[in-house]
Amino acid sequence: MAKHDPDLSLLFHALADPTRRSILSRLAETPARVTDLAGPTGLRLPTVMRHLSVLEEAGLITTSKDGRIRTCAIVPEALDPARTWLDEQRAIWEARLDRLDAFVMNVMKKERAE
Amino acid sequence: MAKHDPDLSLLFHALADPTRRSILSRLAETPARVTDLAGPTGLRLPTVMRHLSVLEEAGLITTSKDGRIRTCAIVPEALDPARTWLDEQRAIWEARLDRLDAFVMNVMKKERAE
DNA sequence: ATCATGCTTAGCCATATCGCTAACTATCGC
DNA sequence: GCGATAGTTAGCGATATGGCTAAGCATGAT
Repeated sequence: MAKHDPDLSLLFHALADPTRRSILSRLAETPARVTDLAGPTGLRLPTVMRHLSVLEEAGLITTSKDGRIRTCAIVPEALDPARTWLDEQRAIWEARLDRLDAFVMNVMKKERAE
Repeated sequence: MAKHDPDLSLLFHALADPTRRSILSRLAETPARVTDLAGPTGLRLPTVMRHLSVLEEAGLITTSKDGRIRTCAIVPEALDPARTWLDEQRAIWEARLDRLDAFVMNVMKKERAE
């Protein structure tokens, strides 16, 4: 059980910012240039660049430069570790709920018996 | 489509820290006191308290105080918004991949025809 | 009443984050 | 070549984060 998973920390941190999530949503439609991505956000280019490098370091996007244009695209499988972790947790948490149910039912049975 | 979803930001931010994730894992087993949670982390109580309040503000845990003891417990459904967002994104991203496949196949067809 | 326990508050320090401007580089179109 | 376009780098300021210590408060045990 991964105690210190830097990947997950990078991933969740990248997803924790609304600007970055909206950039991802935009890129989900189609790859785009840096300027295209900056437009809707209302932020300056250097600011957007920083967000993009956060996304890239988290593995969520790839970028490539052709001439003076940098094109950004999503990396679909990058979300998998996050999904996997959430699924695992849900499974564990629900298992605990089941045990809790069993416990409660047991208590009720006992009380009924008294 | 939620442009600015503070819930998601709080959620993902809370999950972005390894200490907080390990606290959640610990709580997945059973509710615990603050001191119990602090032990494994090797961190001081005030530090752990801060992590706990981040988790609580994100809705991931609830706490209640009985006498001088504060007991913390997970809120299982709190992960749902994150899961939902990830699922939505995956769906959209995969749809885009399908369109890309179609595009590539079309190009290949054209090239074969020349 | 006193002491130990469990938590809380206040405040400090170092670092990270998020926004910006200004200045620089590199390419494209003419 | 020259100007416009696209991106990059450097660095600033405000705020947030994550750790700590020290001191305070409330409760439980004796």
